[in-house]
Amino acid sequence: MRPADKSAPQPPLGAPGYVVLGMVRLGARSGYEIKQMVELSIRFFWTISQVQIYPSLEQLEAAGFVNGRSEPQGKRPKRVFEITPKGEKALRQWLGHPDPMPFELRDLGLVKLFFGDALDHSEAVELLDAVKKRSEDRVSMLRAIESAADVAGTEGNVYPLLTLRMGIRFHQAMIDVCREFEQEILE
Amino acid sequence: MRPADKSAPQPPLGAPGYVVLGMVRLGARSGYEIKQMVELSIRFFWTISQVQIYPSLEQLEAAGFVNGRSEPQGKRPKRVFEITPKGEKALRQWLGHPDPMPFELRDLGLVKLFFGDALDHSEAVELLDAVKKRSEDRVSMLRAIESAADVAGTEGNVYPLLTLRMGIRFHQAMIDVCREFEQEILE
DNA sequence: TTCTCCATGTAAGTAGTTACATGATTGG
DNA sequence: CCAATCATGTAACTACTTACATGGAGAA
Repeated sequence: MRPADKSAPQPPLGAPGYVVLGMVRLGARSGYEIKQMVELSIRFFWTISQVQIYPSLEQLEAAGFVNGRSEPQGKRPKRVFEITPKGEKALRQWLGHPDPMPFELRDLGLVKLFFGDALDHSEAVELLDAVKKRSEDRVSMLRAIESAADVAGTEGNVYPLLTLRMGIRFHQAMIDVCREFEQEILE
Repeated sequence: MRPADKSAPQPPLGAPGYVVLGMVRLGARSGYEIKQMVELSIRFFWTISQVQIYPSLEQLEAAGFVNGRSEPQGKRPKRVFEITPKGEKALRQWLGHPDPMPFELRDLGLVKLFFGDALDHSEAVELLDAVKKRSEDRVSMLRAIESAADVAGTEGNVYPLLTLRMGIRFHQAMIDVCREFEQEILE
């Protein structure tokens, strides 16, 4: 019979945990702020629901990767966190580890396009336009964020800019392919 | 007390159901063939596990969207399906409906890149390379499929080619951005 | 005869979501 | 005082996955 000591089998931190850790490192202090920062920065390629954040924070604290303290605003409860050196190290290790980085795209728009031959010409073009427009909207939205300069409100961080650019180019590519195809089928 | 008549509250067909329906339309006859066709065609932006396919087929049959019959190979059981006119219509309707087409990307590679500033220079570049390489692999894989010509083994369908091209351009864009960024940080 | 492919199915589990609940603070 | 925002939490559910089970057919 094993004693339930304090270094008990901590479930290994999953991806959501590291995402939360990374956001704390970038200056998001509370669960609420983390959620906001995710929405403003990585939501293009990663989402996290409010519900997952708080347990992750607890787990991170138990592992010693973040320090938390209560900082109630009047009677409203609030816990604020900061990353520890141990946490920094764990984050770097995770980032450095070449474990599989699955690229998962799940897009009904492309699925519908794939089946586009089932439609007659005009309807198919409408569908194509819808997909194109969606990307156009995304591009302008991302460009707006880009203009808003300091992406995550953090100084000295250049990589967020990289991923932002990817989002833009990404959807720009989709727009381009749509346009080209539209040209082609106009014969 | 409602009688359980044959037009009983059929659960509305979800996305997986329509994907299966579309694949049947393109000539995939059995559950097994559907799975294969998905892997060869849309797996870049949609996945479906074997487990979901068979129930979907039953649902489609109950709705009258496909006709199924048993066609055992020797003693090995096998059900083959073909789409009905009603099914064709339902598919077209779904394709035409401008219901939301969520574009969901879930990519740990980009997440890690986003946090890249936590790493020191050389490690960050390694990460960047890893992401780049991943896309390069994808591109060459997709180009191979492209060469293999008739994408889904179907004649007269041009849209599968469109989505294939998207995949290529898509990852090409990622490669480009990686390269550009690598240049930039070499100062 | 052994391996790979064809073909379907069941059972259990995980990851994630939505919906709901609560209430305090801030700004107009 | 009313709305929007800040802040956390709980409970129930859905979608999807992995692992396992079975076995015939065809090829080497």
